[in-house]
Amino acid sequence: MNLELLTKTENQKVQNLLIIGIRDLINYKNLEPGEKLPSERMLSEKFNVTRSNIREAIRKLEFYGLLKSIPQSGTFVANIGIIALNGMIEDILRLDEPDFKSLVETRILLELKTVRLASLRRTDEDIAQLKEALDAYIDKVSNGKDAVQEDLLFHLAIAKASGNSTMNKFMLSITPEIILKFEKHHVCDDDLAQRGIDDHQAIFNAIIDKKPQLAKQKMKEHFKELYSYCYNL
Amino acid sequence: MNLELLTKTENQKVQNLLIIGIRDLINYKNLEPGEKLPSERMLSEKFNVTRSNIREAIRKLEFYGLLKSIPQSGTFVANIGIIALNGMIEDILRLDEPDFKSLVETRILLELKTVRLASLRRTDEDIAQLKEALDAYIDKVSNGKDAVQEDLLFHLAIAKASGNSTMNKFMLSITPEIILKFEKHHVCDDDLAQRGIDDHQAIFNAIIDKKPQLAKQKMKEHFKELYSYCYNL
DNA sequence: TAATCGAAATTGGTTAACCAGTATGGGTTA
DNA sequence: TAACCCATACTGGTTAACCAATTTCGATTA
Repeated sequence: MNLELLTKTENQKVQNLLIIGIRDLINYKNLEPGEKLPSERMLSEKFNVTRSNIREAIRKLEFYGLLKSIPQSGTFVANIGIIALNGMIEDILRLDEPDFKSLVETRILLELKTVRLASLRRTDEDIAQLKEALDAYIDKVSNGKDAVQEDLLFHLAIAKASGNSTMNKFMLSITPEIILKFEKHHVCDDDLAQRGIDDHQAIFNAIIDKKPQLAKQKMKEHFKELYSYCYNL
Repeated sequence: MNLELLTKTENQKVQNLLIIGIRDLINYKNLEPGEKLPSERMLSEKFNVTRSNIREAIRKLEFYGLLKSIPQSGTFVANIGIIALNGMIEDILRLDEPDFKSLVETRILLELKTVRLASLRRTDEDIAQLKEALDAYIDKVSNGKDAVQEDLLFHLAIAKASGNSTMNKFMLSITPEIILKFEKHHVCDDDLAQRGIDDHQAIFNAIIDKKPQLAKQKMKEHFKELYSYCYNL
């Protein structure tokens, strides 16, 4: 297991070096945006690594929108300008692994917004799905069971109802880590969960009534314990 | 090019079907969280697809934290519970491609927060990097040149100074698409850019002075045109 | 009988050969 | 001379064989 972690960071080091190499190559060759990068085979030979390594590095830069691979044609520099490209690569290289505090902080920010948007935009179908999630949550809590999962799913249903696919995606990407941490530290005890029912119900009602300000307020109250937990970590 | 798009969506369809298949398998076999999935080879045989397809589907579920592959050992169901797993897979399958409006909406939300956090947490090194980005922006605008890239880099520098790696990552991931759309539609005309200098300078000063409320206010004003553009799209 | 050791099968990851589509350039023709 | 075409080499993507680490399970031994 230790070894696995070692090789993983080792891999990332190689990948970062390759990203630097690709960046320098673009600068050195004065590749304008839209121009073609050398082929994967040439790059792998130039940097003396396997083609898989090169493809992995390209994929990462593709994820951040800096490169674009087109089958049977080549890999192209995105049309965002050389300055933005250099700056963003610099940022990507220095990007830290997200700590839990930053995850919770971001989650709260997103949720205060999504609940507001959901109050404004929710469809009847959204309401139905919210109710389903809420009922499942209430059922679990009423039976004295752990309901971390149902809790999070209700919040995800709100994100979906917000009609903002980007925030929805972001919420999805941070939820699993939050669930893991919560279940590990037993953040949600019974008393908290009991109060959670009222909170969720209030939020749900505010969304039904299309009262964005109220919904946001209720969500804020709901997060009060989470706030304190987060900053005491 | 058309064909490329076709095959891409075709691939995504296959991938979605595989994700459904994996989900059903987990449910059918009553795999508890932490348990091992059948091997990639068995899955590829069962679903009658190539092993690459299976790995791609697993990778996607791994991205969202639902599975975890461990070399020479197997692929494991994340320890988040079967209910959360089912709910999240449902959401992932229905996830729309992000539209531009949702991107801008999210960007504004993130920036109003990062600028506030940056005012509270910025280090001296952050200040130096912000100044560098600001000077580059002012220089370009003063010479009457397009400065979309320098503009965005200043905003990314703020995200970095916020000390929140999750928001920083999110900002990075939505920036390229925003740059592309902006340069395509020539959103930033000369007059706007000229005013942008004052805005940026005011934001920068507020961050230096550690005045989070003022910084947020200035950012809000800076986004006013963007708001109108976004909602008129 | 129970603990231990090790060989063989199984695992995800890696690699090199292969594929189909694309771009290129020299030769041909109008 | 210029436009066109087809053969060839090159592209990213895919696949199947390979690898090293791990797990498993049964034979062996104390």
